[in-house]
Amino acid sequence: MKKENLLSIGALSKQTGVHIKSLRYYDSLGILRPSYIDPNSGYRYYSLQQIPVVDAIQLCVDLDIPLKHFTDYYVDSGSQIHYGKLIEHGTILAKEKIQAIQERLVKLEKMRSEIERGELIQRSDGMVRCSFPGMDLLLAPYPENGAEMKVLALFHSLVRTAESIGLTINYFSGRLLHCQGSQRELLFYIGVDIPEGVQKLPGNLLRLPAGEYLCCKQAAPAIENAENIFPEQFALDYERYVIESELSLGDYDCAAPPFELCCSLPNNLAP
Amino acid sequence: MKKENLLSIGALSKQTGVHIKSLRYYDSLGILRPSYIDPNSGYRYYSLQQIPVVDAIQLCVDLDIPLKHFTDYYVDSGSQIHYGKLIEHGTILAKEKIQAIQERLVKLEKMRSEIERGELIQRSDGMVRCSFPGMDLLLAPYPENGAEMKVLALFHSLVRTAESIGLTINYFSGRLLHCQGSQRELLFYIGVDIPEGVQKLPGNLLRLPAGEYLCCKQAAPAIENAENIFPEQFALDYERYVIESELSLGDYDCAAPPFELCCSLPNNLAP
DNA sequence: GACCCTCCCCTTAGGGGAGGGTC
DNA sequence: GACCCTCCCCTTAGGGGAGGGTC
Repeated sequence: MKKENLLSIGALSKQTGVHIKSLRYYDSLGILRPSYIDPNSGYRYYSLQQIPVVDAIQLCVDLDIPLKHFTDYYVDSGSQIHYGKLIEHGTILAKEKIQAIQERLVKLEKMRSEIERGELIQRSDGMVRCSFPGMDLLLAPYPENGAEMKVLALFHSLVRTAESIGLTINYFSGRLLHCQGSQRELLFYIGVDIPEGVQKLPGNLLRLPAGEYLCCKQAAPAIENAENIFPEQFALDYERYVIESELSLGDYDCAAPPFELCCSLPNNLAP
Repeated sequence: MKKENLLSIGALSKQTGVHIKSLRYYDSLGILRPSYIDPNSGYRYYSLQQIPVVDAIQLCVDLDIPLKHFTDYYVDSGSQIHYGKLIEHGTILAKEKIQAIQERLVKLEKMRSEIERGELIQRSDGMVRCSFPGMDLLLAPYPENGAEMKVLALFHSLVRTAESIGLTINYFSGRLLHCQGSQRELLFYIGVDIPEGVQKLPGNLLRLPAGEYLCCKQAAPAIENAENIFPEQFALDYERYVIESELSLGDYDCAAPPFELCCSLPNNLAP
């Protein structure tokens, strides 16, 4: 067997810039079998026509197309490489990835701005007026004896409800006090996002109106004390929501996270 | 040891939506040690304060931040989670990824449009007029006896030259015929991209002028026959480049790839 | 002396089991 | 009976190295 016009594995590696280990790996996967293997030494020898195959494999790797699918793009025992398909699939994959990362950036930006707001409240050490966008909350009555384990169970059952309807949870949760006239109702909530196409919404979903809120930090849960914390608002007669949640800060203290109380303001007071 | 207010691994898994196997894995990494391990049964029990730690770990996973760096964001034996840092790093990482994928998309689009042009030439089965952007080529004299192995060595030495100067190779290569008056020069070239900031360019770099070219398919290398293929152009007296390269098609035939010959047209003929 | 060979171990973030105790 | 435990093997695309032949 002549070895003219054949490349040793090292020569192919130099020519293509692909590591010898990678070429052996492609052999083991069966996607780049050497043209000739010396039966005595076991040395691999490659034909010159295999150079473009190495390039195509590298393109797959660059495009994050799994190599086990390489033969889907590659037929006729290695003589035809379907670049058209490869480029098409690679383009779709790349666009999907950009889409996913952009959604991740949106989420990160939301978290960042929530922390910014939280730290403003932390610094001001008093009341801060914030405008909130409309938020969708899934509600459950808050149990009389709000033991931590009970609250966890409540949280989990609301999450299951949300998932069963197709709502996305957004890790916003806490307690809500709904005041109308002399009526007071204490509820537990989790925040949800409603994807397009979700049809039937459950009865325990509340669309919290967008608007102005008065917010302050609390070292511990204090919604039971809302009337004393927001005396001016409780002196007025309007439908009022007080929301209790954890205060978002750059550093989160698992042992004793601070809380935030936000009281909705009457609509006609909004600027 | 009381197990009040402690969660079994299954309970924590349900609460957070994180697989039991993952929680055990976090234990093995040392980033989420159970609050209590029953010395008899080996059962893991977690405190309620560990729930936000699980959430933070999941955020890392979502952001592709390696978990072995998790303790960089996480101090005071698990009581403080530095969300600010996490979000900042995650945002930088995400932006870098989008950047890289967008460059990938640009490259794919270039390949796609080259194939489109190639298939146009393939279909037309004759001369096609194309306008080319300026291209940078690294040149070497084409050897008298252009044996395949010699050409490979030439290719490789040009690639090394390009790399040593910091030029990016773009996998465009072939032969070039430079005609001026009665002078003919046959050269081998590889295409390069010149990144910003590269200062000293080598003497064998040619900036091929942008302009109009007449292109046709050839079943095999035929640049030696250029005068008969482009008789009208060779009848005129102007500085002329004939470029030979492989014809880009959606399906690449490693065994016998078709070639393309492109002859530059005089500038005053450009529309 | 540079080149190539075949093991073998290692990398991420877990998932799927087997086989056996525990709540 | 559901829950939990510790192995063990498997996934991608290779990289690093040992120990030993080959050009």
